[in-house]
Amino acid sequence: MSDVSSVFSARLKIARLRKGITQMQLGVLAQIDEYSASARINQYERGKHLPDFNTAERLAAVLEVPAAYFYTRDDALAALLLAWSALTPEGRARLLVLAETLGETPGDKAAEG
Amino acid sequence: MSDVSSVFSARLKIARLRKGITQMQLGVLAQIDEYSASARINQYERGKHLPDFNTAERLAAVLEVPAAYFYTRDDALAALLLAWSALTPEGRARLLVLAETLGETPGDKAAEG
DNA sequence: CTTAATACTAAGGATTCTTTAGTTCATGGT
DNA sequence: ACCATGAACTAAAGAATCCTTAGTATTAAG
Repeated sequence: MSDVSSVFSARLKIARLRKGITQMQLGVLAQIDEYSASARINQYERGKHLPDFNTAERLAAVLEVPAAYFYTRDDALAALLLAWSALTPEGRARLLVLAETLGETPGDKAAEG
Repeated sequence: MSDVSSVFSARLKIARLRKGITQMQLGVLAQIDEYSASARINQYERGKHLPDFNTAERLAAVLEVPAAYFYTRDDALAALLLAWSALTPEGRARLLVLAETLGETPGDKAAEG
């Protein structure tokens, strides 16, 4: 994971397996031509190639993760992105407020709670 | 912003201007050769080309945003990523717990607070 | 052992990016 | 107004990367 394109490949594989579909199924659902879907998804998961951003967004939509998840090296941030994608619009709004609140007066115990 | 590579370009420009540096300065700080730094950053900001992920990560480091920020179409999620990058490790840990808590029992008022 | 499904790969044509060598735009000085 | 400077921007060709094709492993079931 410390190397280059393995961030994308590792996240993609985790998300696909979580969804329980094959490489080919993922590719076809993401509107890749059926004759190249398998090869392309495999190349992405093996870190041989990276897709363009349009394709990444379609893969993300199929796998129900934010596209940004594929570009996140930090595991904690990746977990946050997965949590985000599971939230309702209301939950997202609340989380955003919380995030910005946590950032203010970072060490001021008196202002907390 | 609805179009293809304008997600990356718009986020990059916003982050650079927030930092108050020129296109050339950004490129040089991100270890791009000084003779091509200006042209490349301009091409990224105009949506003419996209950098590889290594370059994107160096740009993100200079601009103090998560690399994932450049790949986020949703403005609310982009704001969350900026807030995340401003948090301490402790703040990040707390936010992640909150995000996962918000996801459980989404509509159960009795279990809240 | 055969078959079928899935995963995986090499290689070349197709596409995209980087470099180079500039031009354009904006601002300030004289 | 004119010029100089810094910053933004661009075209084009060489360099790099990806997509398609065709096919080979691998695995599991019968």
